[in-house]
Amino acid sequence: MKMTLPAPLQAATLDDTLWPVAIGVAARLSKVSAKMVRHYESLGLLAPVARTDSGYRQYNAADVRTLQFIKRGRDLGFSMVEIAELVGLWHNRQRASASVKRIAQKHVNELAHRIEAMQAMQRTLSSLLAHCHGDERPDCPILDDLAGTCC
Amino acid sequence: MKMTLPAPLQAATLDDTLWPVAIGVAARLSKVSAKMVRHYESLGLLAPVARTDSGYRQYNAADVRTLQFIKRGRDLGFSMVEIAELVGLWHNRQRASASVKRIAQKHVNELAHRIEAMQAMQRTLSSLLAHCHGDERPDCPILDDLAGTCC
DNA sequence: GTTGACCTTCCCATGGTGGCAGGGTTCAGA
DNA sequence: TCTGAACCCTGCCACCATGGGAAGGTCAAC
Repeated sequence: MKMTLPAPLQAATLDDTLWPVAIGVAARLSKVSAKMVRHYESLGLLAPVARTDSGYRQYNAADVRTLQFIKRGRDLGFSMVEIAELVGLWHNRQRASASVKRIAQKHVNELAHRIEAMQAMQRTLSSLLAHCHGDERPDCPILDDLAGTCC
Repeated sequence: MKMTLPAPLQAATLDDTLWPVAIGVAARLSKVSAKMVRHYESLGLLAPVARTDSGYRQYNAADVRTLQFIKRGRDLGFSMVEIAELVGLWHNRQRASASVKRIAQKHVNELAHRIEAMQAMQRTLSSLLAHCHGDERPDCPILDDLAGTCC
């Protein structure tokens, strides 16, 4: 079981002579599906790349780095709109870090709100679960709560 | 500023002589938009209700209680599919509370996973935020992280 | 020259909700 | 009796991020 990388992937990471690469390789390198790579392009998140005579997209190292940037942003929960702004700031050498911080801070606040809301659901459901027999009998405090029978 | 309820709402809650009611009243009573009431019907979550000669839907007290049940389920984060199952169990007197508990437990587990994922994002972003000057200078650890420049 | 892996574009689906258009109904007040 | 407001109907489109698939073109290895 030798876990070696597939040839194009290994080449692309270790060898600079194979650039540019096709969308499949760019996708594997960035861990973004080819489908989404095209989608990001259509959203203007990634500038349209060069094409071969037959219409195949060609990605260079900078394009792949942008895709990896987008991927990391998605993994941190940023929306596409926020990522578009972040990519813009990343590519702008005159940016102020305050602009970046503002976007990230807003996102963290939204995360906090969503986490709190989900924790409230979790608390309610956990206490209902604790009071449900969970056997073959029909009476169930969970259904009673949902039905508002308690009030 | 007398905060009295609008007439139809008050009548529907206090007076049983006005049933059945139109969709707007059912919506206000259940705090579900009329749009979503129709949608729930189209999903089979709520059985098709009676209609007037002119095609207006007519809701009785049991229908409104079902809508309130659905609303409560949504507020607790259950998916439409899960709510459909819960409504089925609610209406089935031979149900086993174990069936309800299984659905709720699964949902709580999913909530826990999602909360953990979001907390991980929050932790990462918070530490990045803590290291970002947030001034007019361009260097920014948040962008560095997104770009993978750190590694 | 065939085969299989790859690429292209285009359309559709998800889930839960909102909005709008274009039309019909009901009811109260003038 | 007419009119206007408020309500109702269906049907379509939009969001967000993603996946699936069809129908067809391209490339490379054997």
